Amino acid sequence: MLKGADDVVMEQEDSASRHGILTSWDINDIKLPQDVRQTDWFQEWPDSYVKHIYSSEDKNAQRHHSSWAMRNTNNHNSRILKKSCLGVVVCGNDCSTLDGRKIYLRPAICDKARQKQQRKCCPNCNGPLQLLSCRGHGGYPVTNFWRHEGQFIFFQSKGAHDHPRPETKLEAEARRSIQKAQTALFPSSPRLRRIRDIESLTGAMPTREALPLLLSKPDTYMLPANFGGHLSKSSGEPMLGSCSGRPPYPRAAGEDEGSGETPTWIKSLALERTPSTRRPCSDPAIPTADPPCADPSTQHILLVAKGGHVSFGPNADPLGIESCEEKSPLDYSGGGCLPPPPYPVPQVGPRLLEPPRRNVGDRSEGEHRMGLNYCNNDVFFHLYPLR
DNA sequence: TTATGCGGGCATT
DNA sequence: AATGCCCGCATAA
Repeated sequence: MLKGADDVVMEQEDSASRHGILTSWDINDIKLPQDVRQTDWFQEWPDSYVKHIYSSEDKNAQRHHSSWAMRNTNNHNSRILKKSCLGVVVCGNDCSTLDGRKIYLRPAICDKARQKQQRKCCPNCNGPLQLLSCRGHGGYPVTNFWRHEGQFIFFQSKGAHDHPRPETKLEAEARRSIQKAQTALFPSSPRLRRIRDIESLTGAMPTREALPLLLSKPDTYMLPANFGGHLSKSSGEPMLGSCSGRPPYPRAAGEDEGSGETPTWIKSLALERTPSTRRPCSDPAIPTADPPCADPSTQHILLVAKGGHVSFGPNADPLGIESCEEKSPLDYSGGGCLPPPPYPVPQVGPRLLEPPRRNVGDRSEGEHRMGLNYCNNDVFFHLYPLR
C-alpha cells in the first residue's frame, strides 16, 4: 500500500466523477446529498477509502452486510453506524495444501463465538488457528460507516484491508445449514458433536455422496438472490458468490474484483441443483489429490484458495477426525504438517508497524493469544500416527 | 447459537 | 472532545 489515503480517495473520486457518481460528501456531513442520480450496486467487498450510495430498498445495505467480517463498534453516534473489521482467521502454521491453498476462515462476529472459534484447530494441519486482525486504517481495523438518509443509504469505508479475504458470510451460513442437517442425520454423541464442531468451524463437509441427502432443503444452499445488487429489483439480481459473479452493469467505483470468485463448493452445490444452468461455472480445480497435512480420512474440509476460492478435499470418513479444542498448549511438531515449522509462522503479510493499541497484553484475542490455541498432540498422534 | 445493534463506560490522544 | 474498543443487554434469524 504505497499510496497515501488521500491519493486513493482522490483517484477514486476522479474515477467516480467520470462516471457521474456523487462522491463529494463525507459520512459525517450534516447534510448528505439527496439529488443522487444513480445508486450503487451493493458491494460485497468494499475496500480502501470508498463511498457508496445505496438505495434504501437494498436489502443488503439495509442490513449493513459485508463479506468482510465486520463487527459493530460504538461510535457514540446513533445516526451513523460504525463497524470495524475483525480480520481473518488463518492457520498459525501458515500451512498450505498441495495446490497452494491457504486457510482463511471468517472470524465469528459474536465475541463469545469468536473466542470459541479460536480454541479450535486448523482444518488443514490441525495446528493452532490465529486471528489475523485488520490494521488497514492507520494501524487500526478498517472501518465501515452506514448512514440512512432519506431514500438512500450512505456507505463509507476508511482504510484498506491488509489481510486476505475471509470466507464469505454466505459460506458460513451454508455451513451452518449443513451442520444442522448433519445434526439431524447423526444423533448426538459427544464424539460426533465435537466432530461437527470442527466441521462447523472449518467448513468441513460431508462426503459428496452424502450431500444430496443433506441438501434436503435445497433453497438453503442456493445463493440468496438478493445478495449482490439491487437495481434490477425484480429479477436478474446478481448474487453474491454467484456464478455470474458480476452485476450486469456494475458501477466502476469500488469495483469488486472478487465478486466473481465463487467458492467452488458453493458452485458444486449449485451445480447439484441446477446442472444445466450452472455447469459452465464449475470449477475444474476441485482437488482430487490428498492435501499434504492430513490423513486422507479427514479431508472433507473446506479449503480456501489464495484467491478466495473454496473447494473440498476428497471424500472422507466423518469419524476420522477428533477435536483438540481446549487442550493445553503443546508442541505440535506432529500436528499434521510434516515437517512442521519449529514455531508458528504467520506469514500472511508483513507486520512492520505495531498498531497504536493500548493494553495489548490485556487483549483477549488476536495474535497475542495464539499460544493458547495449540493442540494436544496426544490426541493428535493417537489419530494421526506418523507414517 | 450466532449475528446484529445499542449504548454505557473507560483509556488514550 | 474525539476516538477506539470492551462489555452487557436485547432482539432477530
